[in-house]
Amino acid sequence: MNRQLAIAILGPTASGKTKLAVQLANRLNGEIVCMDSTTVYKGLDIGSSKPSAEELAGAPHHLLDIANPDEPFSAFHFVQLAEKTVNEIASRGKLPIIVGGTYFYLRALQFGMYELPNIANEVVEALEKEFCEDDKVNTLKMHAELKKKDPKAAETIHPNDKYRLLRALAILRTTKELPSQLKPVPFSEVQKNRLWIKYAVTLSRHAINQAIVNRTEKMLAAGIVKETENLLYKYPEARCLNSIGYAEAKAFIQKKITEKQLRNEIIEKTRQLAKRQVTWLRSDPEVRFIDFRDHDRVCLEVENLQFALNG
RNA sequence: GCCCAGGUAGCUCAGUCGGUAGAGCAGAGGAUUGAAAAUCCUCGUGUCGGCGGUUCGAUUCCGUCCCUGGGCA
Repeated sequence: MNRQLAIAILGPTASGKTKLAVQLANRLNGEIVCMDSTTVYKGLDIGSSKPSAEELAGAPHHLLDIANPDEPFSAFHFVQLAEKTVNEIASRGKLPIIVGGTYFYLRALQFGMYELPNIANEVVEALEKEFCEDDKVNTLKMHAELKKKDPKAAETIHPNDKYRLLRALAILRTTKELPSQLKPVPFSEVQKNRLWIKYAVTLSRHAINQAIVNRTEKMLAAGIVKETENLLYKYPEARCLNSIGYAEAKAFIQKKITEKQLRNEIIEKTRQLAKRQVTWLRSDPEVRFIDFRDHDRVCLEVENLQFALNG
């Protein structure tokens, strides 16, 4: 059996993943697939820390700038596009290198997703309205309703977790399936059998924090406020503008926070993001942690594996 | 110099009618299957500004000193 090989370069934000991935792509005849929930959007350049022009020139990159800021985009969209892209790269005899910090997307890409019809946004909005009390969503009532219809699902979702309660109830209302019975389903045999090697770039917490400060300052100097202003003008309702950097720039534009707060809050939110990203990585026993200077070792490992796979 | 108001967790503050104290934020750990840079869970010992006094016992009452903010000179 000829299994397809893919490698993933993971790691928290600002850890130097992209730089490493470009080196690997050159050494291993690979192409890069970006796996990031914000760099998919056109126009979100400075705040999403897209790869630099130099990095883009260093190796082929895929799945950047593939959605408009006001278009809905999700793990599902990502997996469909990434699956196609990975197969194309492999069919050209090249190595797919998936690079990014959105681990949630990687899991969907590796194991597939629940088989569900598209759930209209209107259903979720109707639920929000239905359970609205005093300007807030009453999550306890949502949880009680879920408990009646799918007690097992209610056990796994915390009564305060508005987001997951909405999703579970929306599934119940549109499909009559029990959320607790859903299982991830691979899209294809190729996907199911693909061999993944997952690396995560690690840095000490101190080094990450330092990198985050540096990057935030670069973002501000590069004009994230101006970029946000332009995006808000064109897409005032775009949900992606609530992501880190843009949400704070928006608050600054609306004079809700000062310039100093803008800087500090971006740094703080990014630090918290990096922490959550590391939690994902630690929870996956298949992830191998590497130093950002380890590209020689990684190349050797992958080359050996390619040799073994191809006989 | 005088008069007020304060000095309690890394920060902002609550509180103890005298029995050594607790929220939010920060921070740490964790969850996570179609918005995920989202959403959520768990974790709180700190000379209660210093020194004295009263008291069985003071962070709490009294005195004094120091510091910060505001007002008057």
